[in-house]
Amino acid sequence: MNVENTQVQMRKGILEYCVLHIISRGEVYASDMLDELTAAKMIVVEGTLYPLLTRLKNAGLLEYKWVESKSGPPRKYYTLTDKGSKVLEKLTKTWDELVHSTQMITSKSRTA
Amino acid sequence: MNVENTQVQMRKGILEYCVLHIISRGEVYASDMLDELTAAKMIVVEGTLYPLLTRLKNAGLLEYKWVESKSGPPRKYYTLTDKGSKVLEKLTKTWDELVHSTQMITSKSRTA
DNA sequence: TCAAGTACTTGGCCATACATAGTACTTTTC
DNA sequence: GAAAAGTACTATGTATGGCCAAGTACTTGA
Repeated sequence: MNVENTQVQMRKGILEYCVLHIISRGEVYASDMLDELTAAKMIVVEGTLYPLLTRLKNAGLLEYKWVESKSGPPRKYYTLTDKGSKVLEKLTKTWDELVHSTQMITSKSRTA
Repeated sequence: MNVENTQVQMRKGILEYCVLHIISRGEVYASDMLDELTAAKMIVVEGTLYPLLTRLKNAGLLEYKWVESKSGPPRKYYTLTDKGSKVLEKLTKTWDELVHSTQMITSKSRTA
């Protein structure tokens, strides 16, 4: 058990929330998302993002269409389904509550 | 795949951070922690908390001593070790960064 | 003595993040 | 036009932590 491990664990679920949010703002493909996530210092590697997108698609939260590219192979452009929007709403609420709860605990100072 | 699942995943690691913080504020035993976590709406069950405490103790982040109770079996009162304090510091930083990163992404509004 | 309450333990299940290797197509370079 | 480099996506296996559920052990009260 080490700190790096906990840091990895902390991302779980949150990444899914962030990805849904990014897609909710307009059509994007995987590299777009990687760029934005990296810019926000939420470092993610391909091997994490692609399986996540596949999961979300299989769960009916995402759709995609192939779009030809001028430089390289065609790309999958993702959009949110209605179901995806509803899930995003719930996750937003969950995340807000989680942040609030954590704040409640960590803002208390030593009593002893 | 369902929302509940993601909600569970979101807790990962964060719980550990919260528990370390609670212990950092003074000696407590498991039921104390459960009460505080519940009060903050960070619902946790015994089967999650006890193994977590054992993990943290085995990792050298916590110590405990048995204390007799007036109503029931003796209790394990936990305190943080030096190592535990250092880990808590790092996790605080990680959590703050994670919240910040998530905020960067989710505060953007639709561009399309 | 036996039921109820409190505190802690244990084993198994599941989902996600990550590492790593691989496929497929396009453009560039010689 | 064949090899090399680049881009986009796929597949497999590992590790970890939260949760469920059942169980142990001690104390108190009827």
